[in-house]
Amino acid sequence: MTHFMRIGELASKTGISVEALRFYEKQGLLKTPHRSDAGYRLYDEKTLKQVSFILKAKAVGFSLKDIAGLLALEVNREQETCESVKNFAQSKLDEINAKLAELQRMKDALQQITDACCGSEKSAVHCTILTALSEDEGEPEHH
Amino acid sequence: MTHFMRIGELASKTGISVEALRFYEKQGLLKTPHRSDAGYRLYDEKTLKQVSFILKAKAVGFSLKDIAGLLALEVNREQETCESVKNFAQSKLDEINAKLAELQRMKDALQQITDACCGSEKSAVHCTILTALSEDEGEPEHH
DNA sequence: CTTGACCCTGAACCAGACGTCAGGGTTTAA
DNA sequence: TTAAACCCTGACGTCTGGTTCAGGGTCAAG
Repeated sequence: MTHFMRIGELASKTGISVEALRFYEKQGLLKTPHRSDAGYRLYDEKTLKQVSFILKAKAVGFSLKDIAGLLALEVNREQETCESVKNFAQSKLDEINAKLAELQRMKDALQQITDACCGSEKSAVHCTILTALSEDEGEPEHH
Repeated sequence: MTHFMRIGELASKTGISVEALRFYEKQGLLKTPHRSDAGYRLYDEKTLKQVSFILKAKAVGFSLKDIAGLLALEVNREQETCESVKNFAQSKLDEINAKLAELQRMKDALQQITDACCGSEKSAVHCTILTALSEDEGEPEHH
């Protein structure tokens, strides 16, 4: 028993604006939904998950175009080979891994200098964080 | 012995455009550099590291405004307390950790469905990747 | 002493990712 | 049956992060 909702409900359930949803549709991220007699968009539960996928992908730095690429695979399933789909997914995976590595490096660097900072209420003239940032952007091993 | 370089050299060494460098300066990401008699910008080695910090921060999803915030701490060092600097850094660290976790979830999900895909040269009608994306956006545990 | 590579400023322009507004139907609760 | 709350389309506005352009100096080599 599938429950259909209008765009406002989808918007409030996903925490995204109605305008953004219509925009995603225009960009090909959401396929054109069913319409009520009055012309209102009607969405099913699946769309909820698709939207949350889009949001997650966005949150980790993929562009709408990237996401459209991933989702587009679904559309022309019959034209695609399993191989090409897998290759595409793998290249996205490579991108994710690159971002992960970069983030991890930043984290380590920022963590190190944060740990080394005294955190006192005194003036930050000699603050190790600032020193590290301005001199070494995050690898405070010497001097 | 500090070697001063002009904007073109800084650009080629950092792999960023001259225009972008001037733009960063306008946005307060790079402090106004020394000028030659002719009015040319002159940068020292430290700037090289600052730029690479900016690039790394950008690469992991921080906006120019975020980065300006971090770098701005450097400017009014004497007005800032070590405590506030550390707090700011910690909140950035929290953001990084959140991104890291989200990326890791995406990676795991994508990795799982990619591993499960046969990768054959046949039509992708029954491709597990596409099925997973359209139904469950990446967690293929049931049915 | 001029040509080519480099630098300057300011303004205009651009893509991505939406938000807003005008003008107009629809649904529903009172 | 009417007001509030919702929905539609299409056009235009906005912020970010730059790039391009116009008009013009500077400097080293030939």
